[in-house]
Amino acid sequence: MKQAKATAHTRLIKILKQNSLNITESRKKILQLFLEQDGALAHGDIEKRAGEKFDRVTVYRTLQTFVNKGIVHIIPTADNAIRYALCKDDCSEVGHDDHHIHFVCDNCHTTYCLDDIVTPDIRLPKGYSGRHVEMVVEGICKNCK
Amino acid sequence: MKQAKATAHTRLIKILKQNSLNITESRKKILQLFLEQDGALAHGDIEKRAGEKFDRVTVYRTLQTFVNKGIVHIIPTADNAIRYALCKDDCSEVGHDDHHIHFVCDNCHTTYCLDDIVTPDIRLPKGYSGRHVEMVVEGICKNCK
DNA sequence: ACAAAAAAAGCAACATTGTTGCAAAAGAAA
DNA sequence: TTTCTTTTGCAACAATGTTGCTTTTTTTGT
Ligand SMILES: [Mn+2]
Ligand SMILES: [Mn+2]
Ligand SMILES: [Zn+2]
Ligand SMILES: [Zn+2]
Repeated sequence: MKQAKATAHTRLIKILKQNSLNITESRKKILQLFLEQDGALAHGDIEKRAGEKFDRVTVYRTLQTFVNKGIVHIIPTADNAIRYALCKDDCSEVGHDDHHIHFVCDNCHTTYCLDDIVTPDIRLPKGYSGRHVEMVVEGICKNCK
Repeated sequence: MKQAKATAHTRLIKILKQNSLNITESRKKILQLFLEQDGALAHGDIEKRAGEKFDRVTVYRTLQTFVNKGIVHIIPTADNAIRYALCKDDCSEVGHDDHHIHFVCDNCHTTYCLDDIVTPDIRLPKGYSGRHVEMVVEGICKNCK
């Protein structure tokens, strides 16, 4: 128990250090939320679950920092409620390199990173050049079927 | 000149009638914005371009009505600025049926419906079932290359 | 372990965006 | 034109996001 906790804590520190981020309470807490979470988190979720302890502004700034560092990525949705999820690909300060697709459940609204499913290549019309592809599938998830 | 204007006006009326919507000034004006526009419109754009004449709330409600009727569809983006574009597929009150992909220019931020490019089929993990696929490509558009 | 320097957090004030209820106005129907 | 129905505008509010500045925390160097 104490060992597991120590290990989890070490992991947080390691990730923050790797990204040249100072170790602070809010960064540890918010990063922990992502690590212990299966799906993605909306800003509101994070604010509710970490925000009792931290200022709203701190949550905004921490998420922004994490996105800039390539620790989390943004999942665009049609409901004006951006979700964030841990990056599992080769993302860094230089740029994101997430190529997986996302799944949003119509029923429970859980948002999943389907890390094993790669965004397909698209042939664009003449004159357009693509840099990044975002793909979100809506439907019923494994827990709601 | 007068003829062209009359024709455009007729077209507006026709679309609204087809969707069993009453003909009102705000619906005509906002629908017109979409018809004379190449790319998609963010809510803010519409508010700026129609909002001097109409209340903000009316713009929200009109867009909501258009989405419900299948006249326009929502394009999800990562910047908390939902864009709307005319539906060109078989959308109706019953449901949307848009299968094309979207393109957002990194430079000019114009959002295009690439109506001819169909969203690819995706093989989902066991237990997941897809209903709809959203695909947005980011890059440089034909006007900015 | 301590002091100095740097970075982050908290706070307050503000801006933008989105929602709701209700009265007034506009549109459709007769 | 009159009546009925729908839509709009308005006001008030809620939620979300941003900025400047002060205080606190964290790091660094001794
Ligand atoms: Mn993801
Ligand atoms: Mn489209
Ligand atoms: Zn589900
Ligand atoms: Zn462009």
